[in-house]
Amino acid sequence: MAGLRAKQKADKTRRILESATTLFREQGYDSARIEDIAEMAEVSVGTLYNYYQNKGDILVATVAMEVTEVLEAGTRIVANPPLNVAEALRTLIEQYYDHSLFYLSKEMWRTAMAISIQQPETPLSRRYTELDAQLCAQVVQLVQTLQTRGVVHASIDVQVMGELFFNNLNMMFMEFCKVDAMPIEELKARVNAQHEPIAALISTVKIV
Amino acid sequence: MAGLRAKQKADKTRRILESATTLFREQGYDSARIEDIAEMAEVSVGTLYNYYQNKGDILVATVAMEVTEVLEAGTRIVANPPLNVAEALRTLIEQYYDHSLFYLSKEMWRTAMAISIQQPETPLSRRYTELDAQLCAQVVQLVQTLQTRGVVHASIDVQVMGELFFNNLNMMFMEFCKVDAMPIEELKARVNAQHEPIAALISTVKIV
DNA sequence: GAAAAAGATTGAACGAGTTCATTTTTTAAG
DNA sequence: CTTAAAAAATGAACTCGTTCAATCTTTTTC
Repeated sequence: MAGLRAKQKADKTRRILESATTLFREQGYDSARIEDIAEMAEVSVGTLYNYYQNKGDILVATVAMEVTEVLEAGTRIVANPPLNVAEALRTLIEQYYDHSLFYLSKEMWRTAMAISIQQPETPLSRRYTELDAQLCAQVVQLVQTLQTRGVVHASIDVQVMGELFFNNLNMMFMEFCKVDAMPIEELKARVNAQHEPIAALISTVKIV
Repeated sequence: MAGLRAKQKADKTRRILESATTLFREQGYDSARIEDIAEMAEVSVGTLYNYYQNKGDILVATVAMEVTEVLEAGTRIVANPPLNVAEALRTLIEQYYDHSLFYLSKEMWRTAMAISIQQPETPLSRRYTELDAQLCAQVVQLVQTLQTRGVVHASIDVQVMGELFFNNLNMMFMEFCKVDAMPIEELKARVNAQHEPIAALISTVKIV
């Protein structure tokens, strides 16, 4: 039976990820010890290290799941956005933000972002960066769609504009994660306040 | 002599910072061991920990120096900027970028940014965040000055616009630090390519 | 100037992530 | 079914950041 090993491997990969995510959420990333994660996943410490390069990689794997789901949901919004620049942006971005705390706590996000910055050459950090690029591409795509449908002025460089929006929403998300007390509604309000005037600038439909 | 202790303390603080910076640059942040830093600074490990809370704090102290100098140089530019939006932005931002690798390597920046994200409640991380806010305020101030001098359209919200530029230049700097191979000229070119069209949008002087 | 109090220094011990030589389990070959 | 080879699992040992009780130095008090 060639499938036995493969099945066991997949099972262990999943068990480790689930145990880690549970403990990260329960006690925080730093307090969750590798030994405990291994025990909960019913493997030895050494085995855990056969499946993930290091502690951070386990976390980044969870982030990758999160972002993948967000990207998928975003595709639907981009395919058929509200035909109003500010509203379209708001819809997509609020979807990102609302999903962001589904699997991950703010502390987990902070750690994941920190890892992806500090060790950008790790395979899973590369993956994080790549997912980030996909999110950015999605925002660009939204602006592109809005331009094609005639609600964004034709002279606008959609690539530049999309990157600007994305860098801004990403940076604001970082600030959000840094302040435990900030509610997600405040993040949304702040980002919206920044994007609305820009949206007005590039919109063909001028509000009187 | 009441000054003996104070003098010795100042001297040790400096020696530790210098030793650490040297070793961080030479061998990278992770490879530079606290024991080696202490030995180079001619203090014991325990003493080092009386002067800095942890390894990261030593690094953030260097960053604070760097940013303080950059802010000061920026003040002069903001006081008397080129009367052209794109050029003014370019001048200020290139000054930031050119100074950025004076004391710190890319790897040191990455670590510092990672720390300030991951442990935002540390005193020195707060300091980092505060310096960031000052940089942002400086960019806002530049846009404000340009508006006062009539080169930025009066309808523009300078706060929003400045934050947008800052978040963008900051994010782009992060990306720059993540890619060891990227030269600073490429960073400048990319950021300029993003800011130029926006500058044109908000400028009173339209280019034909 | 001696004794007491306050401040500073020290390095051995501790904890947690990571490694790797050894052992166990699974697969493939005859 | 037996045996050899490959793959996976194991946990004790190692590393390095960090702590803290004991010691030493400086300052203050009388």
